[in-house]
Amino acid sequence: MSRYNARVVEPKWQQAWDAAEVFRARRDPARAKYYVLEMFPYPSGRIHMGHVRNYTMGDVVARYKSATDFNVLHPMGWDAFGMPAENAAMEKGVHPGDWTYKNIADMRTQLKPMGLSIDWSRELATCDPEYYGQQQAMFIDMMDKGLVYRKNAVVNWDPVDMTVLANEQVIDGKGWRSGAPVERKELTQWFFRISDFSGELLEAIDGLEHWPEKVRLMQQNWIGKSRGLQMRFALAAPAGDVDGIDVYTTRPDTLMGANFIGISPDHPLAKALEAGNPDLAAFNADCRRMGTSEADLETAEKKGFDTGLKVKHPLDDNWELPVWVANFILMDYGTGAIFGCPAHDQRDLDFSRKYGLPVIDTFFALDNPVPVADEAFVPPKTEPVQWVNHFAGLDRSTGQEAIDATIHYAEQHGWGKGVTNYRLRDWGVSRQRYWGCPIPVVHCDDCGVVAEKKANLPVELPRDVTFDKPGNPLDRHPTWRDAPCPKCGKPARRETDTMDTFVDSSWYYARFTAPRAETPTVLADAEYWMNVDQYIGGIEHAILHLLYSRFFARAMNLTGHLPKSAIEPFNALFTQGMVTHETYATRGKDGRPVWRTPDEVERTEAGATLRASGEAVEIGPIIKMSKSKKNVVDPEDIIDQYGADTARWFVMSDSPPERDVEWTAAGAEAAWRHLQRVWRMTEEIADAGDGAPDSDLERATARAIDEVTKGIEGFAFNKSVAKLYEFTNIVQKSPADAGAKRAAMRVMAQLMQPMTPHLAEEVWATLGGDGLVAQAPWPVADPALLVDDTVTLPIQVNGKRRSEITVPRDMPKEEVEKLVLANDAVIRFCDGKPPKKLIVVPGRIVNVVV
RNA sequence: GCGGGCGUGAUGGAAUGGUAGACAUACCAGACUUAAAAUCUGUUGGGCCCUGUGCCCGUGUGGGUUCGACUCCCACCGCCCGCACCA
Repeated sequence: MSRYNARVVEPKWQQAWDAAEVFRARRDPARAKYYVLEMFPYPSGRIHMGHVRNYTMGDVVARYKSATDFNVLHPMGWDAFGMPAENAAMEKGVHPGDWTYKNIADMRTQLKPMGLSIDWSRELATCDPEYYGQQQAMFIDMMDKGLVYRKNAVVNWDPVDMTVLANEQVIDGKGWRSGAPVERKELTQWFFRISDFSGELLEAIDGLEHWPEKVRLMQQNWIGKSRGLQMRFALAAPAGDVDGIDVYTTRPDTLMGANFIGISPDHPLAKALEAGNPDLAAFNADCRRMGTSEADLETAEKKGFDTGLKVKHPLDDNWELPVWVANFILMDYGTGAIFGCPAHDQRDLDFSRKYGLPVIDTFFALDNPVPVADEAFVPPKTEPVQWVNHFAGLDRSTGQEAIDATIHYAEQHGWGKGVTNYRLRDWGVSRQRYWGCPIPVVHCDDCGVVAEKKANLPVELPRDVTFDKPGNPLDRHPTWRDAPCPKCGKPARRETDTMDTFVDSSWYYARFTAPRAETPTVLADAEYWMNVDQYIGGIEHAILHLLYSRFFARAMNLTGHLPKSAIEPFNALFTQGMVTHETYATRGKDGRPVWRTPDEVERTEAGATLRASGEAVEIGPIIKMSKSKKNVVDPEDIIDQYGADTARWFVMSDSPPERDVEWTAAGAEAAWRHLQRVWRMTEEIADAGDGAPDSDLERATARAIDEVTKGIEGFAFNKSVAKLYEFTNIVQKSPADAGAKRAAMRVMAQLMQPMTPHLAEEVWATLGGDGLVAQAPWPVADPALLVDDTVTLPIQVNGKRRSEITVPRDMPKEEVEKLVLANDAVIRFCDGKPPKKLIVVPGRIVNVVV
């Protein structure tokens, strides 16, 4: 008997699939289509287990849908622009383009042996001029439709390297390379008007029925619709030409509890006051030394500076409130100014206590009318409260009622108006970097900002650039910037900003429907293939990438590149968990951990040691595989050792797809053993002819078909795998003859095909299956074989299981009750008392309440 | 800080209002073998009286709803993801 040799078998079937063009997607209006897409990878150079898991999930769906007679589109591409290529250029002197295309070639070589059912003829990379040229065409169309504009926005500026830093390049407020304190700097930048779509993007979430509830919630909260009051606090004495401060609040009902006005350090008034107030200028400068990320601002210590200005309370001319600059107020949200109400906002309370500002209660809990001390009283808006301080004579009402009443009152008296506000900001797409899609615009002294002519697209990146100096190489290129004005033809200068890489990934799903077209899309193809029926990717993309894609699909519809039916591009979304592994470390001389790869470590029951030296190894937490912690297992090694099917089987087994999976050597070994067992069972019956059916085996087969199918349909691949283990055990132990087992094992091959396609082909071919199992129709379970004649009902007494009875499936309730009351255990536990209640759930359980 | 999620044996998990621990791993015992590996068989949540078809406890912690809660609700603890220039 021969051992199953994946190294020989897997390439053989991959060639057979290629030869038959099994995975080539062709538009065929006569057939129903199914579009499966996994989030495309960044070409870092190596595939990792997260990729293996992600693409295997998509492959299971694609192969299953194909077997159920859908015309499947399952493409692959590369999210190929971005910072790592420029970092590599700086560190190793390699050109970002060369580095990227080499990585793509390497990763393709690693991916192909996985046997994924991908139509490789549609492969694309976002850094191909063929791709980004079409993106530039759409940018121009979006300009025409008024979806693009320029405005000032702040960036993280490294004053030593003279370059813009990404948030992740700012560490503790300092530039990652220079170590210099980062400054916030204003630049003129390009923006997409995504906030014009706030309301629509929010409302349309209701229609995304097959998206995870958590993602829908996160998007709703991100868009952040709020109803509030906008009003003006008049300055007691005008400061220059400023005579008031506009404030937006979602809790106008607490206006009588106001004790200060807070403005952002970036607020125009705060800036205007700097000139005559060096201390304030220093305070603002200090605030601006932080990075731009919201998490930084929100977690920083709350600080304020009293400007000395006063405003009048809109309801009482004699009541004056101080104006403070506070570091936690965001210029980007609302008007960049708030009124503080410490009694009902914890942050305002902390701030007020710190600076000795008064605390004024406006309402109490109905059952606890005490003044606020160290904890702000912030009940849900639906909870009724007792008012102690309200101008409109409110007595008892919920927060929401009070808000509505206040807005109404303010509008009637003319000192404020109700407005609907969104947290979502416009999408800044400018990047001052080389390795991205050039913004196709020319700056002309006479004509201003002019879009490039479409005939001149793509505006290609120049190849001859250097990375010896920080900053944008496009800015210092000797000739690239020179271009004639598309309008008047006079010498002018190209825009040197490139686009955010989120733009690249916001429409690749549409490009896959016609990847070689000379327009961004081809409507007939887009109409046939869109939408993506199943999108699969990481939860880390729950907000930005998915929201930007939803916006972009709408923009593409407005510019004629997608049909109206495709404005929500992803019908169903699945977010998969990460692949994790234990971490291993030894201690360096300075006591700091020296991370070790699993390869270096000998793992035993008791602990772990270094293979090379026997030195003790500390076992750390199980975390996402990452290069920095070295807890990585290279899929290529696993495929070399066990074959692709083992890797695929392992990542599908055990853990539910949405949860993290821990890679363990023992688990991989077990997967391999199972596949070997299936092959052994196949060989044992290979030479027998087909024989008489066996009814037990037929029932087991029907159940396996039913449950494996349900598992795949419900994205519970781990359950499908468990059922296949069970089915294998049943077939192996079955006393049926080889002929009957052949039929069962052919179904086994069909059911395993989505997960372990190579082994499935080999089993199928060995047992006389017709053609390729990859092209065989999905097996159907005979419903008659799925129902049992009898059921076993557990009997509970007072909710505790005490006994069970086996009865015919359709036995009437009354007869079941009689049997239960006559049951020995029931009599014993009732202890002579009559049952109070008898609950019979047909086919499930019986509960006797005493 | 704000928003979202997760928590079940030694381990990954199953059960989504109805028998908690399917299936797998690990461990232990047995068969086969000169031996080992592989393979096959069996046991395994904890505890108690091992007399039973026996009893008690058990799903992060504490409370609640229900005939019945891993599942629903409230509070807390721990971990993970996102926070707009990482992709």
